[in-house]
Parts: sequence; structure tokens; C-alpha cells
Amino acid sequence: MKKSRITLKDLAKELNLAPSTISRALGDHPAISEATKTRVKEKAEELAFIPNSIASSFRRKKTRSIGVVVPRIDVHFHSLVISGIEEYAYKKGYNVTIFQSKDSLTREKEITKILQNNMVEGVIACLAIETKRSDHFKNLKKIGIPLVFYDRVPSDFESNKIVINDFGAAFQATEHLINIGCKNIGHIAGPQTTGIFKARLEGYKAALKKNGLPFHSGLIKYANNLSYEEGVSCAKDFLKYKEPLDGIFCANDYTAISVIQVFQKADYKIPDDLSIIGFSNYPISRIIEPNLTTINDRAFEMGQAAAKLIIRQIEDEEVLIDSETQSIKTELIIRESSMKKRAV
Amino acid sequence: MKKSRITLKDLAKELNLAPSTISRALGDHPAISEATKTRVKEKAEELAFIPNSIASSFRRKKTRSIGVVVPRIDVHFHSLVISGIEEYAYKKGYNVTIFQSKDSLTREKEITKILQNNMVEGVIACLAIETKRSDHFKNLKKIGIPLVFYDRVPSDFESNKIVINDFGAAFQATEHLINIGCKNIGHIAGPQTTGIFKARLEGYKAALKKNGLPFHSGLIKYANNLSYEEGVSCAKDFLKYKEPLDGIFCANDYTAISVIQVFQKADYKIPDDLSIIGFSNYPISRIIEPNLTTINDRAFEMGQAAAKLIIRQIEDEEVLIDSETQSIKTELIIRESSMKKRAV
DNA sequence: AAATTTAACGCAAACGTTTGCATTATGAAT
DNA sequence: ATTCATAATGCAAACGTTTGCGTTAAATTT
Repeated sequence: MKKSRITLKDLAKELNLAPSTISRALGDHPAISEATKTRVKEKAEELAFIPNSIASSFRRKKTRSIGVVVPRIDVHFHSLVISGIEEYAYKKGYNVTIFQSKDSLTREKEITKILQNNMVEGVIACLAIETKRSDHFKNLKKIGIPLVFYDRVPSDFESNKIVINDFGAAFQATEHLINIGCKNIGHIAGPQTTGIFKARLEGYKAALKKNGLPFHSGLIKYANNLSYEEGVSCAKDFLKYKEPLDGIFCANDYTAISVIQVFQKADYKIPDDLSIIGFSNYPISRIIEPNLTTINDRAFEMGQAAAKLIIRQIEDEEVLIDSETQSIKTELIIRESSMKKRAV
Repeated sequence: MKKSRITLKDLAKELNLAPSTISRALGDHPAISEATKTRVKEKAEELAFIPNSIASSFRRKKTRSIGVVVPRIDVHFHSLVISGIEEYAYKKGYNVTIFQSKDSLTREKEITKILQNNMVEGVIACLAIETKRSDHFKNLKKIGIPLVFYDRVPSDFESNKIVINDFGAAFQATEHLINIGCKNIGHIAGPQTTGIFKARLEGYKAALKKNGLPFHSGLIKYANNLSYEEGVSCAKDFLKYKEPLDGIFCANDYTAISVIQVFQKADYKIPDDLSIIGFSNYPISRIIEPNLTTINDRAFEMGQAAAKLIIRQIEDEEVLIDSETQSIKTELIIRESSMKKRAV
């Protein structure tokens, strides 16, 4: 098990050169002649020399790795973001280390503590649901570790953010329902303690208002975790509403699918009697019948953008920008669940 | 940005102690008196001392991190495995660094090369689809890095593996169809170059054979990537089969759902006319109507088992076991798609 | 021919922590 | 009073790489 591996010094001895020369030769330093460079590289190849990246990291104080803190890896949205991060980071020669907070504040605090150990050069994070105050992240920033948040971003301090325009997307979705002729439009909202769900609700309301549609509080159902099961119960409530709904915009796809199924069982024709729109473009949305109209939140691209931003922050010597917020363009994907056959 | 952080030496000077004493005090070494231990710890707290884990890793040759190589992070199965890995690793004080091969052999080779840089103490991997020979992983093993494969494991060299009994699970699923009265059972098979799909096909065949059901090659459709779309086309082929099928076992959930939808459109009643079973217990399987009977492949538990195994290998001084294969128990989840209303 | 530049490489320190061994002080045993 | 064990701490090297600066020899200029 314990093989002592070849070091740069070994190479040096073998070639009768100084370690510094080896180091520079392998790093293509201009002050080394081409001749010795190839000599060194050949010998390195021959002896299967593998540089000790830990020693290197230690010496230059650069680990070329970034930490990612997500609520849960197995939530499709986050796995897409991570994929985007890895994709970009890999290209740039960075590797990514993952932590899941499991939406627990305590665990998130633990993680931020761990991340202070010089392990990572930058941190990308999505706040845990439980997190209201993010001082633990401030500590990271304080010791000079660049920080980028995505999706659920802190509201209590300035920082780099990758977000989508939840308000705009919700507005667009709701207005689409209005445009196809819906008059009684409901909304399944997420927990209002979280900014993105608040924004989606506001977008919904704004679209109603702009188009002169009345708004009743009964048209909104609040869900805590937007699970499929919660969606079912919200949908059943909607069924009992005083007048029949003809459109529902849901804060995510799972609840939207609940609505489809519940209303179908109640003999509603989708989309003719009721049009439905979800949020996130989960794989299931193009499989469920009718296919679900939804918002493509471009999770993968968010990840890429986050990685790009954090790496720029890491590498730029002179950071002039104190903080930056990027809003990724969303897209309304219109599918069957909002295509009425009757003319409008 | 560039704050020079407090080091262990600084602490030592501050307290008029030797660095070695500080190190030992913080590490609760028995040879240090309780008095100085608390003195040191208090000062450390006061000055917000954060140990430099890179320096530590460098000195002790232990990084406490494990590398994970997956085809794609955003495939639900893998994100669940990663979640399981992170969960266990985190508890044990390890962190996990993720790489995606994107199912490309070249990229996988690049990654294994990177992983030789002393960065990680162990590697957990699932082979890329393209990978037939896994010499690049042998290199890792050669330099003493413990290796654990999961799901798609190499067949060309001995190594630690976390698998499920694909044969047994397929056998159980098929036999369940037989038990509820199916006589003409089809199978949508995955690429036969991959061991797990081969085993699922074999399990299907074995169940037919054991129960005296005839087997026709027309009962099997081969898919390359088992996508939803491929499933649709396989299902349409099945519709044209000389005699009507009454049961179909699919190598994954997506194709099973295609089958449900295609046959429903052809006015089949599911499960009465046709019973269907998928594989993997994807979230969609409990949402689609009728709910899909499927195999729980326990991805999360596989991840946990892989992490447990790799950490044991890392920490055990005397590794007596050369290689170990763990087979995780699967579970047939019976849902509506295989519950016939007529008695059998 | 002497002075100066340039090219190529070596020296040695440094990064922050850990650890085997040595040292000192303290109390116990002879 | 001396020896011996024990407890608590210090010394210094080591881990492998990088880097500023010094050195040498060759090439160029005056």
C-alpha cells in the first residue's frame, strides 16, 4: 500500500539538476533552455513522476478548488447547477468539493467553518431553507474567500448572486394564461419566507393587476415544501373554490402535476377547462400528459455562471467590483397544458 | 483581500509556548496538561485561529477527501449515490470532490490522471458508458489509492464493488408479472455491452424459463440509452407484436412510462390488459398514473456503502481483504401498474 | 582585451504543521 | 541525599514544491 512516490527532488538527483530547475522546466519557465526542458520532461515521463499537488497548493497558497454548498444534491435543480459548476470549473482546471446542508442551519454553519481551512479558494452556495441570517457566510468573506450565491441568496448582506428573474418569469407565465383567455387564475405559492417564492407570488399578482383581473386571497394556496402531496391538497382546495378556476400557475412543477391529476379526476379537461403552468422544467413536465407548460429556469447555466463568476473573483488580482448580481434569462416553455383548443 | 491569517506559530509566540505544544494541545494530546490545553484553546478562540488544513494534509500525507467520478451528476440515480456518499463521508470528517466523465472515456482518463496528484485518499467511481478497459483505474490502484466502483463496475480487473443483484431483481420483477397471470411478457433491454443491463435481461429470461413460459426474441426490444423517446418507439413496436402482450418489464422507469402512455393511447387498460414494471424507482414512478411498479435500487444506500467501504480501506492499516463486492438488497415496489383487478 | 549584457541554472529559504526525540522540572522511591 | 520514574514542554527536522536572488559561463559590445 505504502509506495513512496517519486518526487521532484528524485528527478533532480537523477538528472544532476537542481530541484528548482526541474520545477521550472516542468512549468515551462522561459529561463530554462529547451534542451533541458525536454530532458526533464522525458525523464519525468519515464519515471512516472506525478507532482504532489498538495505540496504545490501549500507552497503557492492556491488549491485550485472551489467549495459548493447545496441544500441537497439529489434535488434535480441543484444537481443541474452542480453539473454546470463542475463543467466550467473542470475546463478551468478547478475541482469542486460538495457539501449538503440538508436545509439545516446548524449544518450549514458547520460547513462554513470547515470551508475556512484554506481548502477552497472560493465558495458557491445556495442557502438552506432554515437560514435567515447569514453571518456564518460573512466570516468566509472576511477571511478573503470569494463567495457566490445562487437561487436562494442572502438578503442581509451584499454579495455576488446568480439568480433568475422570478418576478418576471411568474409575470410572464400568468400573463400567458390571461392571453389564452383565463379569467380566474389561481396560484400555488411557496413559503413566503423565501425570496424566490415571494417574487413568484408578486409576479402573479402584478400580471393580474396589469390586466385588470380581480384578485381574491382565495385564489392563492400556500405550500410549505411544494411537494407532490402538498400540491394534491392545494388542488383539492381549489376544486372547492366558489367559482371554477380556468387557470393555475404553480410555483413548481410537482404541484402543477398534482393539479393536473386532481382536476382530471374531477373531470376537468386540461387545458380546455383549466390551463396549468409549473415552474422549473423538470424532466417529468415533458412526460406527464398533457405535457406541462413551465418555466425553464436554466439551472445548468446558473451553475456555469456561478463557476465563471467565482473563478474570475479568485483569479483577478485587482477586484474592482465589490459585488455583482447576474440574472439568468428564463424561458416560458409552452406545452399542452396551456394550449386551449377553443379560439380565444 | 489578502489577509495574512493567524498561524499556529503566531499562537505559540503569543503564549510563549512551542509550536509543537500548540499543535498537541489543540489535538488533545495526552502529554499536554489540561491547564495549557484550555489556555491554548481559549487563545485560539480569541484570535480566531483556523488551522491550515493544507499544511496539515501536506505534513501528514492525509487529505481526508475522497474523489468521486460519475458519468453525470444530473442523472437522478447518480445524484442519489453522491448524496449517500457525502452523507457518510461528512459524518466521518471527509469531504468529497466530484468529477463527471460525461460518459466519455477520454475525459475519464484525464480525471484519473488528475486524481493521482495526492489530492484524494480514495476514489469512488462509476464507469463511463464508453469504458471497456479500465487500465487507467489500475494506475490509481498501483500508486496505492483505494478504489471502489458502483453500478457500472469493471469486468477486466479485480476491485471493490458496490452493486445490486440486477439478475435477481429482474427475475423477481418478471416472476411477479407471471404470478399475477401474465403469459406474454416483453422486455425493454438496455445496451448489452453494459453488465447491469445484460444481467437484467438474463434475469427476465430465467424467470420465464423457470415458469415454463416460452421465450421469443420478438419479446425483447433493445434500447441504446433507455430514454423516454426510445421507450416510445419500443412500445410502438410491441403494439405490433403478433399476439397481444399482457406484461412488460422495462430496464428502467423512463421506458416503462413510455409503455404506459403508448398502450393507454392504444386503448389498453393498465394494469388489466397490460401490466408494467420499471426499474429504479424514479420520483416520476409514484406520480404517473397508474403508479408504476418498479425496483427500488437503493441508490442512496449504495452511495453510503461505497463511502463506508472506501473509508475503511483508507483507514485500515492492515488491509487483509484484497477486494470486496457488496450487493445491496433491492426491493420490488408494487404499485398500480401491476395490480390486476381481475382475480388470477 | 576589458567591460557589460544575457542566458541558464543553482542555492537556500519559505510555506504551516506534525512528530520523534531530547530536555527540564516535579514528585516518588530507594 | 541520591536515583528513578513520570509529566510536561521544547527543539529541530521533515514533508515537496516554489521563488527571489545569486552565480557562472558564454555571448556581445565597446
